Amino acid sequence: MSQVQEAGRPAPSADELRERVLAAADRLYYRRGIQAVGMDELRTEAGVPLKRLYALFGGKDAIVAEVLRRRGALWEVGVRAAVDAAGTPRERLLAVYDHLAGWFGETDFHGCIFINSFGELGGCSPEVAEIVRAHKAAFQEYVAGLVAEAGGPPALAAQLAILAEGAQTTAAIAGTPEAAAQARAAAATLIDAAGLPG
Amino acid sequence: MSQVQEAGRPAPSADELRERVLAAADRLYYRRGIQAVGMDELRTEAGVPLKRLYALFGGKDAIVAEVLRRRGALWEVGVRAAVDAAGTPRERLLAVYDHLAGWFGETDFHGCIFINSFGELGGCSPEVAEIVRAHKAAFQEYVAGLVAEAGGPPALAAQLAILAEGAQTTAAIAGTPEAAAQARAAAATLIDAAGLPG
DNA sequence: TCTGTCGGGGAACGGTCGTTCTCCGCGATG
DNA sequence: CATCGCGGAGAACGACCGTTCCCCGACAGA
Repeated sequence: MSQVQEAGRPAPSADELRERVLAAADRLYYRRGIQAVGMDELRTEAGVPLKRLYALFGGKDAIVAEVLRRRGALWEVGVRAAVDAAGTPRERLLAVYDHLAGWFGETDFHGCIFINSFGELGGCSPEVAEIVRAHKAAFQEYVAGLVAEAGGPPALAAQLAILAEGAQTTAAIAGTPEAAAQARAAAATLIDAAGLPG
Repeated sequence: MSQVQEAGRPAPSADELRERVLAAADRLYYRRGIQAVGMDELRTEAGVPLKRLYALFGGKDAIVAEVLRRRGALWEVGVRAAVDAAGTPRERLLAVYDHLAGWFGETDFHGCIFINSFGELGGCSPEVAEIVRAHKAAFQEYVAGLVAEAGGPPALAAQLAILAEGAQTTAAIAGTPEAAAQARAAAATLIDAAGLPG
């Protein structure tokens, strides 16, 4: 039934191969864009036979969707961790921007892959457009939850989410991370103006 | 020297042809993305022979750059008109977001072509990346000028620019125009908190 | 009317895309 | 040992990309 497995290394399982492909796809798509990376390059980078690649995923569209799904999950985990490490409701709201600051400072930061993918494929791929829309809607709802928890008005949530989006766009295009701190300062002002307790 | 010109219509001048090509390119690139639109489709939409198209522009890259340049000029004109129609320095700052609201409400709004192009080609085309960077830097400087005129602190300018970027991203992805009003409200709060006169 | 020239339409070219197929070598099985 | 079948490597396929080239018909000048 099973096969080959040379010398010491055990044959990689299907899950391992999927993992390798998705890691390579994430890296390549994020750095250079989706359309700019062909299946052959992905195959080389992942070290997985082309045939296996199609057997595992079915096609490029499925790989793209899965890459976005995983990025979304990772983003959610990161933001929640940063927020949960903070104390007061006000600090929990501001923790979002501290998380952005850390992200923007990473050496291979290239903006939000959802915004980038929407710019690239939003007009042609309803599937990608819907994934991006859902991701951003989920973030807005999460912020709305934090604001409600802090006793702030619903309008504040939309404002804070817009600041986060603007910081991502600005940092990506400018290539510098200071937009996070600027957005944080603006958020603090908005929170204070809403009358939330410090 | 000159040529053809059937019946009543005079032969279109080079400027007219350039105009037709750039209008078609703007429409197609904006709606569907740059890489998704081939030269053949552009030729058909513009009604200009392929040969002439290459004689006029040299290649696709030059057309893309010119489309972005013209979009940038148009944006600048629109924003300045909205701002100059406003009265007090505070109203002039808020006029930026009113202008965004009008734009977002257009039936064929598909986000900011600079943000979209950066997402699509920023990682692969240094030329496009630089055009986008310059466009956004110019907007930030313009806002900084308005803030200075109003007597506000420089930090406010960056915050207001981030709000504008976030509104564009949010409206494009959500497909709804309300982000403009939300950003406007946030901007008003930030302006007031900075102690500017109403 | 004949000839030279120029531009329009579209085929052709080399390259690359996503996807499929073919071959080959190996381990498993009787 | 002979046979089978699966999986790896990469060639092949059709489509489409940006770009170039060719051919033909129409006008200008003699």
